Amino acid sequence: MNSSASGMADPLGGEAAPARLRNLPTRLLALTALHSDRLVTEGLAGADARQWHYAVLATLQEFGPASQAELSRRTRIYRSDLVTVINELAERGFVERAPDPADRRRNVITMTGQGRRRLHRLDELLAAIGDDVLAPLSREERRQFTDLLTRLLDHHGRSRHRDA
Amino acid sequence: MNSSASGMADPLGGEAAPARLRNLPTRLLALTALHSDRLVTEGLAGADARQWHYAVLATLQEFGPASQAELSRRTRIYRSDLVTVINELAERGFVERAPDPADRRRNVITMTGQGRRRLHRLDELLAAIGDDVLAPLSREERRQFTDLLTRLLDHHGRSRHRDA
DNA sequence: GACGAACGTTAGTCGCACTAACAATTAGAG
DNA sequence: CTCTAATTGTTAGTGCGACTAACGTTCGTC
Repeated sequence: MNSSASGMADPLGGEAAPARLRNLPTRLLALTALHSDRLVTEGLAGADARQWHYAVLATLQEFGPASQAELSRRTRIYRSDLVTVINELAERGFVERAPDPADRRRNVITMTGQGRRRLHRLDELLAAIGDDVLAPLSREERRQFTDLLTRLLDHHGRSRHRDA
Repeated sequence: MNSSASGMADPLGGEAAPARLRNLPTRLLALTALHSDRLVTEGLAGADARQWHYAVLATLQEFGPASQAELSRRTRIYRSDLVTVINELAERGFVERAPDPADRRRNVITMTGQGRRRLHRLDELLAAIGDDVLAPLSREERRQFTDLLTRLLDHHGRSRHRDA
């Protein structure tokens, strides 16, 4: 009864995939990211957190108080979604949302002391999860891996392809 | 009018992300995969196809006619979703779905000649897209990259963590 | 003082991974 | 040989993340 789930393909007892799929880099990338995301999401959920929380807290830590628009640009979280994230963080006392007196369109988001402690906690959690994800790789290979990813991201970050 | 979209963070003009995020491997992985997925999805959509179509056709090519359950195991597509995929492929004449006389619970899915031609076409398309995604990497680096991904996948594919 | 842009917000779309439940059929245990 | 458990295909539905549309408010500018 290990694989007793109903409508699904047992991810464990899966039969071999065809070579075309095993060698398709975009597929490898997607599957690996899916797995990694799952670990991260589960790990953070156990601490009542989400990736977005970490992204926002980390940004506040490094750049200081900021408007939601600026946070959106730095974290690449959509402004519409950011509203919810800030709500959640504010509910838990990790940030404060106040109107900006200098520009009354904006809110100033400020990290609290509790928020700073929270960030440290999430730092540790994410480091542990990252270790788990990259477990089979040596230190040098991990460096290679993140380096390759960074270069791919940098390249595609610059050149936008939507011309229509 | 580059950044004229309404509710969103302009992914182009984004300001610098904090170091914590830039160095977080799980985040790099997620963002890279997101970008790759987008390119793949758009590219295939232009040919009225989806990743799943390719996965199913490739599996049929390598292992011959199969039941939907077997296809599900090999492609890791959920059986429930596979129904739709087979519908789409059958509509377009790339596969045929027939009841299995030997086991009347099953359907036998068989690839047609059109399906084979389709597979070749998608092979080319995906190769081109993969080239695009991996553009900034040298041949040797691409090999490294897929090798690292494969090892990560293999590792996590074996040890399942859901015991409950 | 009018107009366009930026900001925060609400609501909603779309696709994907995944679950639940079910009828039909088959296999296995007693 | 029968009865139960498991497998197969299918429908429906959940949850979440990325993304769009639209709106009222405020700011800069001319």
